[in-house]
Amino acid sequence: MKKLLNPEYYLQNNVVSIAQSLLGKCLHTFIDGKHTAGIIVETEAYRGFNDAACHANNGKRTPRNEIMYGIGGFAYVYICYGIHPLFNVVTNGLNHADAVLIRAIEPTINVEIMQLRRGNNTTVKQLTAGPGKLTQALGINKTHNGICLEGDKIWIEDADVIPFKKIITEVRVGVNGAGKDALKPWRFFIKDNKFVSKTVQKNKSV
DNA sequence: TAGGTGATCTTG
DNA sequence: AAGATCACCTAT
Repeated sequence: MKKLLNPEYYLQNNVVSIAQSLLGKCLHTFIDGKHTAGIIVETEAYRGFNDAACHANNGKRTPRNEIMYGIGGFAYVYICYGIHPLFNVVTNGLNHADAVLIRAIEPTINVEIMQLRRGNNTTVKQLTAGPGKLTQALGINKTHNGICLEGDKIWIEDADVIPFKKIITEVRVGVNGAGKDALKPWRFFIKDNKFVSKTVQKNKSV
């Protein structure tokens, strides 16, 4: 049976652990009268304290990131580079501004609708392999900022935890301005899954 | 690999 | 009021 993630799940005080355990869960939207969904295959954790890559680092508070200071279980959607809406899951309790960026999904339900939203311009492999791509495919935009993930527009269904051995851990993408925090290994994706946004070559063998 | 892109935040 | 700064994408 399909089952939503519990509200308590989002309130855990460990955003890094949540970012890992979200892998394998199914992200659904019902937007513009259309149901689409995909399995979460890549995430990144952003923490409100001691993480220079986080919009809300050490109490930094602006109109944009306000929703991160609320309780977990809500969507933080913001516009990146002027054009791309990025979708984050707010976690932790009130005034703990943590969030998980969803970076890639494996499309499952109504793939052809997602193709259409993306302009029929990509292969299925590239359809949702990136944080800006998956929001476009799922119909998520900035009007969805702050909505509840237990609602009927965007929700996440539970699924078996991905075994530890099938999870790859790396540094986060695109956070070079974050100084030493750019080295935090807080990007997680499912090993050998072809829908992740990019695979870093590790041919640096001695 | 390089360049477009415009909302958001700072005055670098 | 304007310039710097980006949790990216697409095409060469």
